[in-house]
Amino acid sequence: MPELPEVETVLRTLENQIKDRQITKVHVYYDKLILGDAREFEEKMTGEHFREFERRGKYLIFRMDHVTFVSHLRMEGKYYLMKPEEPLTRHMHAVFDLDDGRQLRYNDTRKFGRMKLYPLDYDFTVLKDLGPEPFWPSFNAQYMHAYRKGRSEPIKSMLLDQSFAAGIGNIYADEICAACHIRPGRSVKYLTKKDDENIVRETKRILKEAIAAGGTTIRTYTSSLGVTGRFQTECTVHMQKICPRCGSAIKVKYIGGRSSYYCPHCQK
DNA sequence: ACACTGACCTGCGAGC
DNA sequence: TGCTCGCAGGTCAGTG
Repeated sequence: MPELPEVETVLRTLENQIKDRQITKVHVYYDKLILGDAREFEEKMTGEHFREFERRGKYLIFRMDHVTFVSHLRMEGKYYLMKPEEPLTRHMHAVFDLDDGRQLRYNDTRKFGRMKLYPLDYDFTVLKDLGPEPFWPSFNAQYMHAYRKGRSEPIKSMLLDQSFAAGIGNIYADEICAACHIRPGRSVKYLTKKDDENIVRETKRILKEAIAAGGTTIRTYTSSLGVTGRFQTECTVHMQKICPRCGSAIKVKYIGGRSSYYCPHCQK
């Protein structure tokens, strides 16, 4: 489910809730959730405190005492803080007992999410398969121009490519294309320098507004901990029927393996 | 190197 | 009502 703004919201919520809490016990119920050995994960995480909270793209990064704990929610991963006596449901795949008596529970209907331990000093700023954060100054029109050189894929695919920019997902990719009046299927070959500037600017703006609003609520997205994304940023095209700008019917097309929404009148 | 496909999982709604 | 199909805000391995 979550894209950059939702992951950021989850991270900040967790920071408020569990910073400096100690894990007294860990139980992983679905071993494939852990990249690496699940028993070793349980062992290494026991006794650790949640010290620092970072995000890189859609990855949640927790600096513990001796390890770095990285969690990716993929499509439906969620964290809940619950009392131990509350029933464990079938999609809760990991439970962390905390020293204040609460439990941090990881819930994931589709079991796509993954967790992994890294060394404490592991640097996530430079990762070869992860591009710049959209808010970094290095994510600019010049960078985009250079990145798309020699490529011909649809702009939608490039926006979803995490090595182009870290954190953009299907919803925001559609919204960025709409804000720039570009059809998601347009080849990056036919973009102009002005398009580069617009896309970079709108990407930063849209993501920033979504974070300020606390993440998108499409369908039933409630971020972790019952923090119902207080967010009412209406999408202009994604999952919409009518273009709010011109009233035309929104079209849906499969691009880059994902449903893509656009206004055939406003986007060329 | 690039572009595209299928696989990983489960649940839900549409259509028959 | 009950079944099957297609689809879901992500990423990775495999293919040509």
